[in-house]
Amino acid sequence: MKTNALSNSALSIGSISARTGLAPSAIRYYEDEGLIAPGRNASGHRRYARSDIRRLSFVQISQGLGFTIAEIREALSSLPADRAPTKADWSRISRRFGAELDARIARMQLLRTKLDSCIGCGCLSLKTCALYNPRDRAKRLGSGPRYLLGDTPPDRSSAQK
Amino acid sequence: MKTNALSNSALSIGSISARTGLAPSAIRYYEDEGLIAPGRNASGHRRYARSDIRRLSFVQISQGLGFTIAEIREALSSLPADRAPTKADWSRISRRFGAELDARIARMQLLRTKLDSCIGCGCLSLKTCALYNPRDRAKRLGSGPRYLLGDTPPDRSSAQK
DNA sequence: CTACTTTCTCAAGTTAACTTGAGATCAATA
DNA sequence: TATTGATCTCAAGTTAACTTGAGAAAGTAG
Repeated sequence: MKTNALSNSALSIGSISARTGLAPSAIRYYEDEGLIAPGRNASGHRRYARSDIRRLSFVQISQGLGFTIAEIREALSSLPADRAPTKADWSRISRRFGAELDARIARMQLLRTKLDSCIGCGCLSLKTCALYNPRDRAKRLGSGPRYLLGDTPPDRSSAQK
Repeated sequence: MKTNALSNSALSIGSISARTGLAPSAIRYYEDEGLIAPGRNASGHRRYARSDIRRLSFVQISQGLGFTIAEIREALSSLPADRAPTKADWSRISRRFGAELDARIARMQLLRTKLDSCIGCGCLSLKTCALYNPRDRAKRLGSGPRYLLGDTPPDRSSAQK
């Protein structure tokens, strides 16, 4: 039987994986990406604090909401590195992320209304349509085209020469 | 000077690229993916109909809203392949996409409220937290982990035994 | 007709966020 | 102590949505 002989607040990658539902490989990846910084035991195995569960949970949830690793790292950077984050630390981050979320929701709702009035009408073929406005475009999530309307194309008209 | 000698409703990939803002490579890619099916002239160059501008615009907008190529292909599949889509055809698609959008917005708003009550409190470390519910997770956009909470992991619990 | 400019095809590169596999070491149980 | 099972590192593979580049054929301005 599993006794989990690790000291009370030093979790192995296996147990923190089980508690968060994240694969060990993902957790190691997050470490490479600077989202989490576990300690090591004498022989080099990773040892996580209990507060790291919440940290990883936050990563998970944020990802589900569509934030990128870079954005999450940004948010997490405001957490103290030396001590376990307090409830106040988390609340602060929560508020900032909440604002971002609100903005995204608002943007989607705007697009939603435009959709009704725009698709189906002739404006879909016009660049003046609001749906084309780069400012209004939903932020790109994940991978995709490197340049779109509004981004700078690799100048294929002038420099190409 | 450019005279654009193509017949009135047969656009080259260059001109449709200019009108939609999409790179020619992207347009060819969409063709590979079955989002659009231009004709060819005698020597094999692609020839687009004017209605294809709207089709590509729809692709662009949908992408901005976070839909994947597969989802867009699905939506476009209800358009007639033989004739130019009518306004009614587009409206029907718009309504269906609108409903999807509404669902996404609702999901985000649900998460938004949960965020306030959940992050910062102790439940972030519990799997019972609503934010962990796979049903509630925002749909994955773009690339990412192949398995998460709720998806089927490569059975590492039983085989592990 | 000459000299660009477009377009064509096809293979390979790119980014994000991970996963998979290999070979080696560490740990826990019978 | 002999094994399984867990971890470690590092390189390479994966998916989505495109881009880039090469080499060749087609189109067009002058």
